[in-house]
Amino acid sequence: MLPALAVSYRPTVQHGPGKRAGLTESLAALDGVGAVIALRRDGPLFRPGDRAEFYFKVLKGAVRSCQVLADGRRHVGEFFMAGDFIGLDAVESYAFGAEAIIDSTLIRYSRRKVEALAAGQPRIGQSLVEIMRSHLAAARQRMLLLGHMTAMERIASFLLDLSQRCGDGRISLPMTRTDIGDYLGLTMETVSRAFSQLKSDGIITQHGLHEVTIAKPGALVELTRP
Amino acid sequence: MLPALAVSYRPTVQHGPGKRAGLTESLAALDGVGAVIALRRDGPLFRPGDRAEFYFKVLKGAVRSCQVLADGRRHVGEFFMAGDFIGLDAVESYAFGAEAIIDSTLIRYSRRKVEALAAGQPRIGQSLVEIMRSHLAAARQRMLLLGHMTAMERIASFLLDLSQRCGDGRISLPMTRTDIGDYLGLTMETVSRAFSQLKSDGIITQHGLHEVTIAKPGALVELTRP
DNA sequence: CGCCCATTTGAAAATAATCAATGGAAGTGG
DNA sequence: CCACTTCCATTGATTATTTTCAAATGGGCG
Repeated sequence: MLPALAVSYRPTVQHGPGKRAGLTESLAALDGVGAVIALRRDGPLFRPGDRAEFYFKVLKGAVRSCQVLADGRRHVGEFFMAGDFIGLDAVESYAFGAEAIIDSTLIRYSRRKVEALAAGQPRIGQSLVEIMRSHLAAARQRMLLLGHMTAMERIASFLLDLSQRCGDGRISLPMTRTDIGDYLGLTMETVSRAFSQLKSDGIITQHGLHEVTIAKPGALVELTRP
Repeated sequence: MLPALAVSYRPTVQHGPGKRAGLTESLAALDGVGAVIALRRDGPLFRPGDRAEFYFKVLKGAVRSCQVLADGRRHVGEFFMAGDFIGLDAVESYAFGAEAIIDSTLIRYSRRKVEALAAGQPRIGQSLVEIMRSHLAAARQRMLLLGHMTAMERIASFLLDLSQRCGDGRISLPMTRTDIGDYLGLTMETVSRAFSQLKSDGIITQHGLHEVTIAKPGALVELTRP
């Protein structure tokens, strides 16, 4: 964890989706109504348009949400890692699809049951609102990133974000370069080039393709801004 | 209004922030606790970091929310027009600033009072959640736009969005080209060029600088996708 | 009515995308 | 268990879109 750096880097958003403190506890009450499900790599959790009957929580593995445009351009909405909730903000049906990046296990909660519980326990409802607030704050941060940041600034922000979320010096990147590109509004090649430069500058080191460590956190923070 | 076109253009998001049906009614109960305030052009409604003690609703005029980066890059988070709510998703303090684009009047609601009311009337709380869901859906749509759309696609989407929100053939654009650019992740010049091309293609017509009408809605919808 | 600022338009520069080829990892099947 | 196959990542060269820089025009506000 890099709390000091984290603050200077993005003062208003501390957590990825579903990671607020106090939340996990009050939502732990839900675990009784959940069923564990397993997904293989690239296995779909749900498809766009499916009736939104469930909430999910990732136990192990990683999930991505995505939308595909008519011409094949793909937008990755979010990466969900262990502990993250999926589908809280769906209305009638899911507006996007979700699929496992690697073999994963999740808990599936019935929306109806959760809402029934929430009716009795206002704390649960408040927690949901709080999650949504944090999602909105994260969304705003990402709009800033997508609208106004250079390729390198985006990659640096992304790595710092992941490092905060997994709270570990060693960041796991189960997704492909294409996934990252579609998440950051860049091409796979641009992502790859940025990683190469970070490596050659000694700011990150790579251990295999899907794991990096941040060697110079300060330098990475510098890269997130001019 | 262009309901048919609207559906084909963005199936999952019908409304700008704060415009969901059923909402205005249940939140009308709030009007008792509101105070009317007036702002002059460029007058600040609140600044980033201010304690978030109030919600606001725009009665007349237009407001923009923005963040400014260290080097002066400015990001416009949202344009709020008559009927839109501001500040519902703030946590402790506002993460961004808000200022009037033109002379405007708003209602200011005490957050404490609203929350007290909500505690008694679950409907109000549900409405707030619903607004936040629609904000999130809009945010997702905008991330797609910022991450994966060309300049012309962004402008076309923006104009269609505004036309839906004001429900009128004649769209009012009180904001400057720079505002639009900072909202769409483009420069003022690129925005201006796109408008010029739309005019020369006969897709829009301009009446003064701050009002346009969409002459060929179908052509505009075509431009939002490849 | 005139000044000032936003807008428009043009030309040059830069960032990232696209096209293309090579290298390497992972997964499959014998 | 190894070889084969396929997909992913890397790197290079070129192209394109958008930004940047700069100048001129025009509207709107005092």
